[in-house]
Amino acid sequence: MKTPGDTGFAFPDWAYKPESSPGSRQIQLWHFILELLRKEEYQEVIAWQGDYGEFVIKDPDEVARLWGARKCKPQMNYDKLSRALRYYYNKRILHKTKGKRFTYKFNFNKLVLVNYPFIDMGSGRGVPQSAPPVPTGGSHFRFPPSTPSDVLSPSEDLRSPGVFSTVARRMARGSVSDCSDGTSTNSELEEGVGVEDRGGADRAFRGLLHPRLSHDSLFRAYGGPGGLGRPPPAHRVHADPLSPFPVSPLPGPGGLLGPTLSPALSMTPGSHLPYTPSPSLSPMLGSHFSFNPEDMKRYLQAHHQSVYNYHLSPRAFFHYPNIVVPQPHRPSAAPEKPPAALHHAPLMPHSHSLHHHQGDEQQHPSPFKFKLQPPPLGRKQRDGSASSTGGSSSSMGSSYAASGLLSNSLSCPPKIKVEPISDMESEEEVEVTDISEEDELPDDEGDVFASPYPANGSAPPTVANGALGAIAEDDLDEDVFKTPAAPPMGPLTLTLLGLKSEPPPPISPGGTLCIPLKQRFKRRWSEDQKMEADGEREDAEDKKVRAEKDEAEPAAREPGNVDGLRKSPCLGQGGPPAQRRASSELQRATAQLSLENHGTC
DNA sequence: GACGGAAAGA
DNA sequence: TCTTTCCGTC
Repeated sequence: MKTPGDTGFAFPDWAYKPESSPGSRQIQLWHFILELLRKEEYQEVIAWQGDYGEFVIKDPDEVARLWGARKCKPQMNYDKLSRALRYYYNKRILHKTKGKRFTYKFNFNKLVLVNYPFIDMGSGRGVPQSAPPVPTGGSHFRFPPSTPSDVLSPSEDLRSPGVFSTVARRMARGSVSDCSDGTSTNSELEEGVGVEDRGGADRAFRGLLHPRLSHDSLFRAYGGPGGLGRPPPAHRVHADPLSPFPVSPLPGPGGLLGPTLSPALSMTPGSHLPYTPSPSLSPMLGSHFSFNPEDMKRYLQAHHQSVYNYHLSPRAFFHYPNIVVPQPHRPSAAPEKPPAALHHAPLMPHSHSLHHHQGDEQQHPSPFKFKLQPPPLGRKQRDGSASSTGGSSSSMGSSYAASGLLSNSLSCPPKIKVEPISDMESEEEVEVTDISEEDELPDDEGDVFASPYPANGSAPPTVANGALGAIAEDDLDEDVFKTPAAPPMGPLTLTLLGLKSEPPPPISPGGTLCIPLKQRFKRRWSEDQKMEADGEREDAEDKKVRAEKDEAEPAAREPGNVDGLRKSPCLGQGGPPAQRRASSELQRATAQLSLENHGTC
């Protein structure tokens, strides 16, 4: 795989800036968490786990200690730290992964989209080098050249996360203790950086690229919740358990986006599969908000895809209607993608995790198996609280300064008002149900693995309602999205957001237009199954007959005769199995398209 | 362990 | 505004 420096970026600068959180002048806990997460040396303390921003605090005491050191709060402990983390629940920055101790999950959609809403992803030219000014007057927002070779001024280079070689080392630094003396100290983090420096870029980019990416681990297709449920770690051959992004928006099997997706995500499509680096801290030492526009664009595009699969805030897109979801890359557009990969290429970002226990599902072009993981229900919404046992809590040990990437930034990141989320509109209330095969999707933690057509409590599971339900989670403005939507497949996903109009939904095969989605899917599935079964059976029979025939008339078999005809591309359905199969495939594809274009009843 | 209210500090 | 601290509850 490529080295971190080849592509990708750290988590957006703003993620590390105190300014990113109005009112805060100090590093915020989630910043700190991200900071630790990107440090390889803290793998044993805290690490990405599961998918899409999920991380586990392996050593609560230590994390608390580090946090306490960072904040000069010697009395800090996990109990207090966790309280702080819990405050993020309402802010949707974080949510708890139920059933897993010390496991939380970042809602990067909230963190990213809300901060990059102004990007015109529809622009073929990418993000303008000079980004629109952000609401916050004093912020210095700009898009640096796409590549290091584009030359950044020395000062810029120091600030730009887009320059990897520099960033790799730099990002690991920037630890300024918030302690009263205001001095920068060599914290453990700082020390860790040194190690990273010595260890090379790969290590230094632990945060940029998932640490485990260094050993061929892969992220599940970012936008591909593509049904990428959460594979057990043991199956995560390619899915980086550390990655907050379950699936990669990268090209590759089913890949939809370009190689480098994001400044926030280091995308390093490997020779084998696409990678989705974990979002991590960018070497934000200054106040500049810089990143590669192309990367950002791709990232957001990918993120857009995730709307269907995760708690994204579609509202953000409505604020910026120009956002356009890219068409799946063609071979020519994605040279890095092995032609073979296209074969499976679903329109949605696809999982690379071929060994995933849900591999079959992932390979299936069907977009119906997405995992939607609504944040944990608030206490009020919860029927009951799940209690767990064990765990630890402790008081701080010795205090020492921990490093921090965030320091004195002057700029403010673009901000979009995050409207209060009522109990009812909350993504938490969106119970997403996998209408396809729930039983196939283990839910080891209460997360919901679902298709993009959740059984919205307030609406029947029609394509529109279902899809909307899926994206209605989070702080979505429901009204805006109450438009007919097509299944989240590639370009059609835009429909869900109402960003792109689609022609009237064609009548699906079998006239199932107004049949509940679930039913239609089942019907289609049955048809497909039947079709395949018939095809195989006929094929087998055909072979058998042929064999018998060959035995009986060995001399009659002349080149160009039977086989010649068999290979004829002009044969219709009545042709040989190969043709029938092709026809079947064609029909299936047609059905697929039909479904895709289905808005609603 | 996890949650969240409350009060207080920065 | 964001914790920090404390605490009762599940």
